[in-house]
Amino acid sequence: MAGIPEPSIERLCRIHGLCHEMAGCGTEVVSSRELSERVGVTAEVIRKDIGNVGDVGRVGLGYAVKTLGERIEEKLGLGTERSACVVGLGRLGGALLEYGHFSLAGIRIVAGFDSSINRLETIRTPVPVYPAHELSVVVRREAIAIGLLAVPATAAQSSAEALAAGGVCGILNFTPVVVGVSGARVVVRSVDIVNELKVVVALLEQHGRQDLTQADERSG
Amino acid sequence: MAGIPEPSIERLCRIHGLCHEMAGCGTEVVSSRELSERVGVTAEVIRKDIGNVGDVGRVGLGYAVKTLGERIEEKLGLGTERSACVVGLGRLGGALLEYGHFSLAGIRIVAGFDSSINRLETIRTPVPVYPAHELSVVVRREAIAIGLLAVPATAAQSSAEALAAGGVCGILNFTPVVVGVSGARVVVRSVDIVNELKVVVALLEQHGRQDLTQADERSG
DNA sequence: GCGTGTGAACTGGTTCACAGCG
DNA sequence: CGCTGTGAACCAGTTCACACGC
Repeated sequence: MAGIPEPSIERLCRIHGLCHEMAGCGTEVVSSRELSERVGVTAEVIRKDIGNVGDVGRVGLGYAVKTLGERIEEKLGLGTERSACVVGLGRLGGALLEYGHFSLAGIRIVAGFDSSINRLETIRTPVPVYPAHELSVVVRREAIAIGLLAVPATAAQSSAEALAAGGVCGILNFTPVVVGVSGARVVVRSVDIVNELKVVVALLEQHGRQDLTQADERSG
Repeated sequence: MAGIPEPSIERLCRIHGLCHEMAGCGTEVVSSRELSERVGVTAEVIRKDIGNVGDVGRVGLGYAVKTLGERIEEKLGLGTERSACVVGLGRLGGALLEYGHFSLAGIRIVAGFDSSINRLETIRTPVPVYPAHELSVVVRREAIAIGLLAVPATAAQSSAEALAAGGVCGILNFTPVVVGVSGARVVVRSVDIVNELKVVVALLEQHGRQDLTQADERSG
């Protein structure tokens, strides 16, 4: 009953964001068809997804945006505010540190870490930054729940372990390395930007080869 | 024969990266088992994936790292150098502009765009930057193949269309909006960082509920 | 015997078809 | 008659089991 499939969770998170946006625009009701267009899947999938978080829909009318958003928030735990930190303050890490949109996920960045003292001194940010060797201690002290890993590949595994040692329960891994935290129960999810770019190129090649004769027409 | 499933393409791109790294370390041969550990899937999947790009393996010995890398590169089109641009030079876009790792995907960032003249003047980067209204023109002139979309959500769709009008064949979309380029044959792939963070939180909640009694032990 | 290659069974997520309410 | 809810059919991708070559 509590086992929502992962693809469904991904879409529900998107729907959650759309609800937030729609509520801001004053929209009160939304249909599965409209959601389907904005998420990029079929309406049936949307209905199944929403079914996973409990009955919200009014048959014949659609979904109450506010209720739907709250229901997803509650079921997926997106309501409770959590603290997070950024490990590795290079180009990407620095950007993440002040990204500003994480509050939409209920996340507040409360600390940054880097192994270079030089970088810690030159960086200009309102977020407190610490040397890498204090990672575990600060994570535990500040009750940080989630770590954003943006270190070089060589430091990925050790940083992940330090995060786990500090007691984080989730890691969003921006390194190209598959990090494994043996023992501790930590959710790890990876975003490999370079790889995504490669995939775009590969799909290009792929589609270019077979779609030269036949385009996939999909009018919405 | 040319239709490699997308999950397989994603993994092949990762394997491609690993080959590059291993070659740098002097490793000449690798087994499907070792690759499986570093990609995070089973060995059978790895073998199927590699099978998709043609016969490379020496039975009983493993795969020649160099040959494997080249074969993937060739089949997936990762060898040919391509130009790309970054649209939107906020925190994230600015970081992408100088990320430095895109060469691993055969990509060179040759231009940046932003609608704010102020930002264009204050940004310090060796990459040439242009006002947003010149997007299509510059993209065509510089033969830019891929666009990295890092604009605010409100500008996502119009920017994507401008990219398509300029003739890009691929878009890596960092906005939370599903952008559709009707008509043109453009590959769009999305990386929604805020959503990924939400998913981590949701999986946390999910796992926390059901795994409190039973951990998933998976020793490697 | 270890490691690749591959056809057959399986799984779970999506698509289809339709029942039911406003 | 439009829209949600849902059980049945479908299908892609993974897992399993095993044949073959070093």
